Amino acid sequence: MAIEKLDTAIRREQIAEAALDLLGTRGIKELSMAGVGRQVGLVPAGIYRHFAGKDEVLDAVVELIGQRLAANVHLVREEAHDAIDRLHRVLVRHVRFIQENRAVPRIIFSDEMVSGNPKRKARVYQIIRGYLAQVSQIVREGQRSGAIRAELNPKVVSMALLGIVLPGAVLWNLSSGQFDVSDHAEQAWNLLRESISSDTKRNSP
Amino acid sequence: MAIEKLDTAIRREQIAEAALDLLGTRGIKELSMAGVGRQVGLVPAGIYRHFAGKDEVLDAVVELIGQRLAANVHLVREEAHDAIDRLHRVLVRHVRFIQENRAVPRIIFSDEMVSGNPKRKARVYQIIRGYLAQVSQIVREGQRSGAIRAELNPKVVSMALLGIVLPGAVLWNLSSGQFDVSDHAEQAWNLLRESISSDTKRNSP
DNA sequence: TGTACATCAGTGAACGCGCGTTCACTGATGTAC
DNA sequence: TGTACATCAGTGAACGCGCGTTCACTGATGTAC
Repeated sequence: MAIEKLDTAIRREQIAEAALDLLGTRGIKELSMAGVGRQVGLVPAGIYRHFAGKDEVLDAVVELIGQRLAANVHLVREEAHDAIDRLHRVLVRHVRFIQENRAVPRIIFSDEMVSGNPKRKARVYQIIRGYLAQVSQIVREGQRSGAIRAELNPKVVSMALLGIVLPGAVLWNLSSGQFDVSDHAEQAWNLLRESISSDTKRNSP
Repeated sequence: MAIEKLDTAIRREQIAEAALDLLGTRGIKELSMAGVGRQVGLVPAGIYRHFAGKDEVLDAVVELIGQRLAANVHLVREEAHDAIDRLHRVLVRHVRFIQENRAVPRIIFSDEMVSGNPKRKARVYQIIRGYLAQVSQIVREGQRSGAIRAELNPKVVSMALLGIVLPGAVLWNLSSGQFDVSDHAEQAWNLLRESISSDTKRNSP
């Protein structure tokens, strides 16, 4: 009972998004060809019209995440011009991104996603490094404008930003949403902002 | 060809450690009853003499990690008395622990480990919170002694420490050991130490 | 505008592999007499 | 000290389930004439 016949380009997108959703809501173990198929209204075998196999579907998911992460930083560059403000916005967006999409940290760590396929592992590493490079770029601009302390290593600052998001994501996941990530991110950000800002006032509100 | 017959108490330990090792070197997908059995010189069915099933083996692995994490903090308390020094040592030990035992972050994120079994998930959460509480305690002591700024939230500081380790572990894993975690941890620690120390000298070596 | 045909997304059944688990059996170890 | 017996760790074969994948077939869509 073929409900609808759709173009491969559309299906590929649908399937990648369905897989990403499933990964977030059900976990990687539930990410079966049958499950993905169900989400897009296809029988398991139907997916093979658009992807060579499960591995290719996982690759598509990784690319999807890469695109969205990159888009986040891009949007922030347009929203704000002050470096400190930009870093804060990247953080907020990243936190929201991870909340809306719990799959991200899972993929980064999961070895079904990664150690099974060295090429994909390298790709994930590349995506994260790209993200960090983008953030480092913002930091460097802030150093040039004088907003951020010049003696800091931009890479360390960008890692620190990731260091706010990741533990938050972990606790949020493990606590099944109990842990307040946004609040944690805000507090951690205040500490980080203080330590990277050029003005050294410490106890000001 | 029964090579050796060992007591259940011993076998349980052997099996948990073998599982932890396998998890670190091969990944969770390779963590089969057969694989674990091979490591300890048992046929798959042999494991069922000591554990009810795979789930119970995973539980044992989680407990093992919990013990080792707790031991780290405990050792540090004996090694050093200055709070800042203690925090640094906790960080160094944690980094080493994760390098020697790549399974830890995998378990924390992996949903085979976690989302499959709500009870275990809660246990992992409890272990991490316990760890953070221990670190927070060190921070609080440092605040009382005047080494650490009193106005900081100890919880935020302990999370910040975790925020150095986790991203480091991620990049280290993804880069297959290329990324220099220790160096990263040291640089990130310098930034954090500055921002939590009571003496506000910033550009001193 | 209508008809014939090629293309290709979608289907259902079946295959095969891996893996957790069960079960009847074996044989070593330690204890009671 | 020696013998009989209970206990229990370890074994090998087999089962069953889930899941990725294959394959021959179907029928809708779009194009050529």
